[in-house]
Amino acid sequence: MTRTRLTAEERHEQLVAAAVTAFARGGYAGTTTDQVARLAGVSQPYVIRLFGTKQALFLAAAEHATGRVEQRFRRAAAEQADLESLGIAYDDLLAERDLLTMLLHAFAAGADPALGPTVRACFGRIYRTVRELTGADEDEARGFLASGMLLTVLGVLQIIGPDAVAREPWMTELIGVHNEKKDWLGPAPE
Amino acid sequence: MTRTRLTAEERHEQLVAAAVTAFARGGYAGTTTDQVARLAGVSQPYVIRLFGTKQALFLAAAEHATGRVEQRFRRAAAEQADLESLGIAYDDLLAERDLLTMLLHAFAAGADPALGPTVRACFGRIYRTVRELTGADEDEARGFLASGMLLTVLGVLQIIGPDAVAREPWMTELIGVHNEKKDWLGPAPE
DNA sequence: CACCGTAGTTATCAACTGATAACCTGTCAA
DNA sequence: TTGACAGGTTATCAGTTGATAACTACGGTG
Repeated sequence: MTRTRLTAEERHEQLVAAAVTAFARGGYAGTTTDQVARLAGVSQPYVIRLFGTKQALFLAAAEHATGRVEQRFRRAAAEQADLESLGIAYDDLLAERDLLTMLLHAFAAGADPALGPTVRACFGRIYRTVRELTGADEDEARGFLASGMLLTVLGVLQIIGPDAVAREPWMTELIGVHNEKKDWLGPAPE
Repeated sequence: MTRTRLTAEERHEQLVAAAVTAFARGGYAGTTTDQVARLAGVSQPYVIRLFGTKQALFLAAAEHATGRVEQRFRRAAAEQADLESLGIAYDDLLAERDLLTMLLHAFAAGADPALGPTVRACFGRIYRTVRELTGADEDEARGFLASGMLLTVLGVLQIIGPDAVAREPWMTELIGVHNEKKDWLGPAPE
């Protein structure tokens, strides 16, 4: 039962994916490199060897999460190149709570001078992608990002999404009845 | 030079305020109770005694930050009870980056089952406050919160605000030229 | 003035965690 | 066969850090 040997590149990618999941809970400081390592089935020192520092691993995870969002948007735009299409695509992303939570943790951690530049670049990439794919003007793109941020927070807080908690009155109000059929809302209350 | 003795309640409040500042950088796991203690000029074990656990301190800080936002909104609504007035008030809050960063960290940490309920309650309080103060309907309030979340992230990432970093082209675009005179944008580029 | 409750401290610790160093091992070319 | 490189491990550690325990001191009050 020898563990499958992967190329450094393959292991790298696998670890970044594991890092997104791990950092989603716990955030930057609250996640150990050992947790990421176990999730990928390798030893903790090997993670450090591949990425140098925990910080580099976190930034790689943030960029990976950003890339996933971008990728999903491009796929949506290939079918229909407008904001509505990207909005529907984002509904899919809401189902992957790890991704959104990782992003939100990255944004919060962006206050740290060491992480700020990279995190800002991630945010900028998303903005540019939205504009380039849809041709939306500044105001439209800003509105899209604003809605996206709200949905992201609501998703992270499990107010919307597949694994949403029991819905309280104010949550139903905030979500809005006209959205009740959208699948990103999670199971509707009986 | 005997340190000023405060009542437990006074010290409590002072520590919560210090916690907001401390947790703003570092987040939940990345901030030590000792950092909070030093910020308030007391010993670390005393912080634990007053709050029981680090987690309780964090939640108290999150609720305090929420309360500050609420308070600011109420003051604005006392003069003019509509969304525009609250929006202007929020511009003021953007200058207090610690507050926003604390909130964003709290939202991100809300994915943790132990913190989720309290964080959701904080978010709910803000939503309810906005609606009650302005009489805005669901859609208007949702739009307001969405804009608020975007501004919060932009503030935390120092893309807007008094201590904003050097502005890159996409940032100027995203912020929008029509906002150039607003003081929450920080110093305009020459 | 002696007492006592409240505000605070110092001493201490067990557990954790990122990082380093040294070692192991499969595979493939010559 | 052999060597050598890439992929990976075990051993180890120094620095933290939340929390507990035991002790100290101020200030009002009978």
